[in-house]
Amino acid sequence: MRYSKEHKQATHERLVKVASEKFRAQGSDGIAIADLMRELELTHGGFYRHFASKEDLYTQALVAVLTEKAEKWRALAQSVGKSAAVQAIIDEYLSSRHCADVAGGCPLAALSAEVARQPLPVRLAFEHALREYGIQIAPLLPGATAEERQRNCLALFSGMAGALSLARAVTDETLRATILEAARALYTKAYSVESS
Amino acid sequence: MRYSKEHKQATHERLVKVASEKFRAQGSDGIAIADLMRELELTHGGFYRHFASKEDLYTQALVAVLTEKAEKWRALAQSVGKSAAVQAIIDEYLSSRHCADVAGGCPLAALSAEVARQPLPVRLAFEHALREYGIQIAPLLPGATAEERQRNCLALFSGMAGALSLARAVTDETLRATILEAARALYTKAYSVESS
DNA sequence: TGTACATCAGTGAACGCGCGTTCACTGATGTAC
DNA sequence: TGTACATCAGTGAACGCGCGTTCACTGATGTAC
Repeated sequence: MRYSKEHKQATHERLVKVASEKFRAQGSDGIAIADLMRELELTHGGFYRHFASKEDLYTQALVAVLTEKAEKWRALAQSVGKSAAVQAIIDEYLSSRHCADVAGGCPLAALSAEVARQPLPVRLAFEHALREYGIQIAPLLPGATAEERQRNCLALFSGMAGALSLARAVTDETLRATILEAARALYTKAYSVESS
Repeated sequence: MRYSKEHKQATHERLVKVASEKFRAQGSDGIAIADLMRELELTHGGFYRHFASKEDLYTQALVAVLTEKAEKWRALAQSVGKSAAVQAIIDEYLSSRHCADVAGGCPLAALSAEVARQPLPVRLAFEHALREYGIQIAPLLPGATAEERQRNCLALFSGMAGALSLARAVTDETLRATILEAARALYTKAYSVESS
């Protein structure tokens, strides 16, 4: 073989990583395969040595970034300690830095609405990754039972994602900041203050 | 003229209405102009007698539906009375009926994420309509000052929109219902119970 | 009132472009002998 | 160790399709005279 197995896997992973950024920034129709390949200094024909279709790439990118984000929140929680974890997550999620970083940000904020329009295999993969995400993160949240923590996780993250989406849609910096701040106040009161 | 002024205006309004449904259901790239015109039993060529471009239609559809939805919430609030308004809005917004009705539902849940990727004129029109929406709805919400009611409005609607988006993305009915219910509990506690 | 002309919503063929996907080919390296 | 062959990631031209937009045309009705 011209390239080692490691080489192929490395290319595959780079593709998934760059694609996950492009998809978050531009949506599933917003990026062309040829452009994506060019970004890695490859040509478009080789794409199909790695993925069965664009949909396949989209699925893998979506799952990969959800997994990565769950890890990130766990690491953050660990670094600040259990009692400060929720507040740290809220502050980071609803920060203007996260708001400005669509490509590197939460896929729920960028892609939930369009995932609902994707073919079933994509949605099933998303759903599975979302459950894993919840399993990782719910334990960091307040709640007397596992079910309650799961519900809190769903309400908190879906809500923060909605706030981030809306903040990104507007152009006025003041309004954007107001949206983020209002959401921070709401979720802090609901999940951080009460739990401490 | 072959058609009266009223005829043209009626066609225009039908186009905006149907387009607003298609855009919410499929996104801005999900519907072709020829298909849209066919739905009104017209041919695609006539489109440009009504709109400068597809982007123009998208903008008008987005603004129209935000205006319509603000009216709808005001009417609902009036019908149930001020003290029950917030709860009625939350229950209706996070109902499984609304969740299932993407085409007829809230544009914030369906389109916020993609509006962030639209050209500036679209975003500015959206932003203007969003402010009007807030002006209509904020007075129905709890809060000591107008600024506080505006912040509550932004946090509540962005959060509910996020919950609806996520609920629509998943395929499992139980998980979908859990997301909606968790969000209902959160926003009820935050905005309805406390204010009464 | 009647006639000639202007208007313009709507028609449908055509254009141009982007893009997902296919396919014959390349050539460096691994493997069999 | 050396040689012939197989493998397969990557190349780049080509295909086919969908779609936004343009444009010459139609024909019913409004308007000028």
